[in-house]
Amino acid sequence: MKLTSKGRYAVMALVDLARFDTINPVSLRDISLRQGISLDYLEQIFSKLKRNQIVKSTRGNQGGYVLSKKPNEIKLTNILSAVDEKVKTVQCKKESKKGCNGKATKCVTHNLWDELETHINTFFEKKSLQDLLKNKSERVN
Amino acid sequence: MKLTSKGRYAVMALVDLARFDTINPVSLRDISLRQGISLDYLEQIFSKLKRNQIVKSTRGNQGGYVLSKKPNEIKLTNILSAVDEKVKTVQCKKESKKGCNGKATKCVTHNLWDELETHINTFFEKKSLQDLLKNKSERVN
DNA sequence: TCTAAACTTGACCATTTTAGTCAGGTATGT
DNA sequence: ACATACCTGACTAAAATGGTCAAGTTTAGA
Ligand code: FES
Ligand code: FES
Repeated sequence: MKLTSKGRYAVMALVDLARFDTINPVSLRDISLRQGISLDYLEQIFSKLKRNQIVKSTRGNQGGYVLSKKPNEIKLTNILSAVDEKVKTVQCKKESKKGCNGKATKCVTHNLWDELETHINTFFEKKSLQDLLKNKSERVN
Repeated sequence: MKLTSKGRYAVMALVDLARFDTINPVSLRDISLRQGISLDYLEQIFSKLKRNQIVKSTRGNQGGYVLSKKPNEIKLTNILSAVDEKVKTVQCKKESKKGCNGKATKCVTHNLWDELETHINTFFEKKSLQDLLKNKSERVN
């Protein structure tokens, strides 16, 4: 089980954005440089964030992105689901009448994974961008 | 973020094992049939479980596997880490002096992922095989 | 003793996912 | 007009996943 870079980058970029968008829109180029993320990749990610109304864009010279809500209104759930980083723990489709083994009964671990899914989602629903703004970049060690 | 089949299968197989190993060792063939998991793949998985002292094997005719501890002593953490299903949320190596961005400071999301890691591990440490034995296979719907 | 059941090991592989790159746009402030 | 920055889609190398296959070794029981 792991978290992919796409979700990680999305959160990093948004934290960066939240810190710098107070006056002007922030260009992806700046975020790319500050956070060390490929510009082209960032564009893909922001295209999704925009489709999900997490950011707004201004085109042209001096353009860039701005958060479309306040940091405390943007939950991690929103960010991660926007970039298709879904927490998928059960294997079966929940609506389906079949378990992940193709049989009519749920597999022996179904309930376990379902519980875990809830556990993780709860975490992501509680955390907002605001919470991440507090801890400024700390030294390693 | 997702959980891979290897970890899922490992848990399924061990639950099956725990239910049937009361008298004789259980053969992988039986588990394979009951749980619908490829026999060859199960062998790979059990080889790891054995290396990590979660199961013991008996060779030869009528041989098979047995749990090496009681179900309540086997935590999910043990199972998952045995099959290399690690919960890895931070990108950087924790011991390293560098953050995941190659700089000397931790990235802005480091603390977040670290918290999440703890959150998930806590879940896996609380759950034991014993807990899974309770819920017998339930009907879907 | 012979044999079949069962574990053991390691190599191999097809498919999918990931983490991007690249090449072309389009919009707009100055 | 032109530089800056967003926008879109196609493409791809590399890694991970989810296995299969082949060739054993070990041991119970007939
Ligand atoms: S995870 Fe739902 S039936 Fe196996
Ligand atoms: S996750 Fe540790 S520095 Fe980014």
